[in-house]
Amino acid sequence: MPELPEVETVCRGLATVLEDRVLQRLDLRRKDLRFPFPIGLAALVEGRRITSVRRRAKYILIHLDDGGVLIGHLGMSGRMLIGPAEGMVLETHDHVVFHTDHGMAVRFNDARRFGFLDYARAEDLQRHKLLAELGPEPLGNAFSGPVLAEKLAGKLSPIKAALLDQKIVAGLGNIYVSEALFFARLLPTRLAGTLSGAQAEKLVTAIKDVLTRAIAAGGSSLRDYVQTSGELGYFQHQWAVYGKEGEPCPGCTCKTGIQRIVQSNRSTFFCAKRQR
DNA sequence: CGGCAAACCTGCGAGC
DNA sequence: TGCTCGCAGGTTTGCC
Repeated sequence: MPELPEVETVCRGLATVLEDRVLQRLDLRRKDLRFPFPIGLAALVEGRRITSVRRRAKYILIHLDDGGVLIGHLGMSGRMLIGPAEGMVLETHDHVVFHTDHGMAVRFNDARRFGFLDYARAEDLQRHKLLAELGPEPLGNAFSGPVLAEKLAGKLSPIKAALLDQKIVAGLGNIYVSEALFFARLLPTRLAGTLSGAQAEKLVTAIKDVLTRAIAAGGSSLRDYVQTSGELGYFQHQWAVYGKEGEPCPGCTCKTGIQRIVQSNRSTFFCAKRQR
């Protein structure tokens, strides 16, 4: 999926067409994605004005003027595509279409259907099952070295797995965890509870830095991901280690170069010399 | 409770 | 050309 930088990019794109517009029609072209759509969802939101589009972790929050909130998630392969409703051509896997009162349409396309669309009342959002347990936003002030160190204390899982745990920090995914660990010079296999305070501090800095740079680049475009505009993000050209098995390490002159291992069934990329 | 594999679903590239 | 296999950005579930 789209990890935090990609979702942030999508939210910014959605905000430009949806904010302050009336959601005239919500076209649900099937009954479910990962989960069934809430019963009567379209009738619940049609005619409401959209007040804001926000991101929390990898969730898209579309706030309505009656206190309702549409909660979207892109899963692994979800995309939001914006264009004029007139002459719009629906493509395979366009499962939901948002129509605004100024003739624009947003197509929620998701080949693998790991994404979803849910609904909550704004006052219940913090208690929503999907949002209640989330850890701090990595780019927020609440995410610091001491905070991360405290969350990792005593953990016996590899730091790679801990950073993918959205309860520890919210929004990192498989790509940016490999990248952040490389810049923090920490082996992905290091047990989370063994980091020193200084290492936790350095890791927080690396996480904030890589996410900030990725957002500035409009995210990373892989096969399934494009910005709402249909343009490609270009951060994938700035990856240091992700997807670079066998290539030279960008940080040292070791012979081995970048290695790939599998942790929790997912690929991890790192340099065994530079990361300890 | 903690940690890990498997499951959800489709598409694509590599290799034969 | 066409098949099979492995792999893909996430998250939940269930097993040990």
